[in-house]
Order: sequence, then structure tokens, then C-alpha cells
Amino acid sequence: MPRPGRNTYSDQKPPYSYISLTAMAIQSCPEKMLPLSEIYKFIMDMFPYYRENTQRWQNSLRHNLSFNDCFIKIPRRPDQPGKGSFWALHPNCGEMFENGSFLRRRKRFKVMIASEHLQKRSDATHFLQQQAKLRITSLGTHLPQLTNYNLSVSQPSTFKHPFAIENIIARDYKMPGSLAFSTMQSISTGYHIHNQLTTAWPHMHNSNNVYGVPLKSLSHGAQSLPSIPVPIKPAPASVASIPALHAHLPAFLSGSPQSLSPTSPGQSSPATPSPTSLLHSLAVRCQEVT
DNA sequence: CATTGTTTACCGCAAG
DNA sequence: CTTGCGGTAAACAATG
Repeated sequence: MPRPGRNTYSDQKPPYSYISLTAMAIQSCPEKMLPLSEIYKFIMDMFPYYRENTQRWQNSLRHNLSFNDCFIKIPRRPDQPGKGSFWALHPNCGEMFENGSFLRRRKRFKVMIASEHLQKRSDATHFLQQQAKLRITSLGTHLPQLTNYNLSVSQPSTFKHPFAIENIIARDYKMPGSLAFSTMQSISTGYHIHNQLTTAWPHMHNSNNVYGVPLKSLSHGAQSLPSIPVPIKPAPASVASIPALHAHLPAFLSGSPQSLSPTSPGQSSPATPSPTSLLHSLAVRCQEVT
């Protein structure tokens, strides 16, 4: 029985590095890429701690975005208003936090050297292009943004991206059975998402929906439509697609193994409220609220 | 002008 | 102890 106004943990500093936080933000969005302002917003929405001293931590965060190779910059399309680019995760940075600590990585993700540098580019480019393709095909021509789908391609991989919310939760707060998700069956719309998250993730707090307060958006709707997903940080070199990348795809599209279906609530067995649906729901919310 | 992005430098701390 | 990661400050460029 929740008590409103009880903030015990919520304004403490979350045990995550900026890199983790940023990655979470990016992961939480169906497009897997966000503009800077949205990353800020996500973090502030989720962690009250970061509603203060914004100058300080946002500077640090920007520093991280530029400094770490695990983040790549995706330019906006010309027809998309707004300042700054989108930020995405590099496809190969999946193992960065493999040691389970979101505070300190095992090692910094570094994009090899010269020749391999090209690979980074094409990897990222290809990956994001794939995403765009998926998006387009599943969108059909017109369906409104309600269209939500798990971008997961059906690939038999069990790998879960470390920044997928399901993973983060699973690691940090081992849930007693499915308790945290027990009420989750009805969340095909995503509105219960937060309660789930809060339960399992104490220092995460969203003032907008905690205890019944309506949700606010994580993203401004207009912007949800991504730009042409082509990374710009590394000047693109014409390298054909790298097959190896396919192996990494599922990692990023960390959804349920076979849901490429846009808006089909019935499908993914509602009786099994998995963290996956959690992620999915978050995604829904991300797009649908404006 | 405010925001976004890049870069350098320094410190503290944890891992090895 | 050394190394490397994370956090912070700060200067500065680019961009809307």
C-alpha cells in the first residue's frame, strides 16, 4: 500500500553511472535513439536525484556522450526540426557492463583502430538502417504512432542487452518470484509500467505517475520519428554490410524473441508478465504519450 | 543567446 | 603501487 509523498530512496543518488543512465534512456525508447534533451528528461523523470544541479550532471553527461565510443550520434533528417542529433548506443557495446556492475564498467568501450574503425561505422550504420527498415515495414504507410511494436527481429538469441530495463532490474533487484510483475497482465497499454518499475527499482521514481498521478511524456511526440539512422560521428566509408552484426541485433532489440508485431497486445501471452513486456510497455508509453 | 557537442585536465577511487 | 574508469569543471566551437 503505497504512501504518497514518501521519497525515502528516491532522491538518493542512483547506483548507476552516467553511461548506464544514458544507455537506459536510449534503450527505453523504441527507436533506440534519443536527442540529448530527451535523455535528460528520462533521467530526471526516473530519478529525482537528478532534478537538481542540472548544470553539473548534464555537463558530465554530455562529456560522456562525446567521450565514450559506445555512444554514436545520429543526424536528424532535414525535415525534422530541433537542435542537436539523436544519440544511440553502439551495437557492439553490449558487453561493457558484463560484470554486472552499472557503476563501473569492466573496461571502457573503445573502438579499435584504423581498419576496425571502419567496421564501427558500418556496423552502426547498418544496424540503424536495419532498424529504420523494420520501422517502416511495420508501420505500413500511415498507421499513427500508436503503432508500437517490439523491434525485435526474430532471432534465436538469448542475449539480453545489459541496458535493457529487464536486465537492469533483474540484476539489481532480484525479484521475489514474479511478484513485481504480478499485476502486469493488463499493461498492454503501458500505463502500469511505472508501478512495476518502482516496485523493483526503488530509487527510480516518476513523479508523473507514481501513485496515480498521470503520466507525462518521456518524449515529445513529434520527435519520436527518428531521422535517417546513419551515424555521423565517424565519417561513413563505403563498406558493405557486415554479417557479423546480425549476431548483435537481437541484443539491442531486446524484446520478446518473436514479436515484430505492431500493436498486438493479445499475442505475447499476457499471463506471463515478463520484464520484456515491461520494456515494451515503456516503449509504448514513450511513443504514445505526447 | 541558449543549447549542444568536443576536448582537456584534474581528482578520487577501485581493480588488478 | 599502477592503471584505468567515473565524475566534475571548464574552455570553446558549432548550431538553431
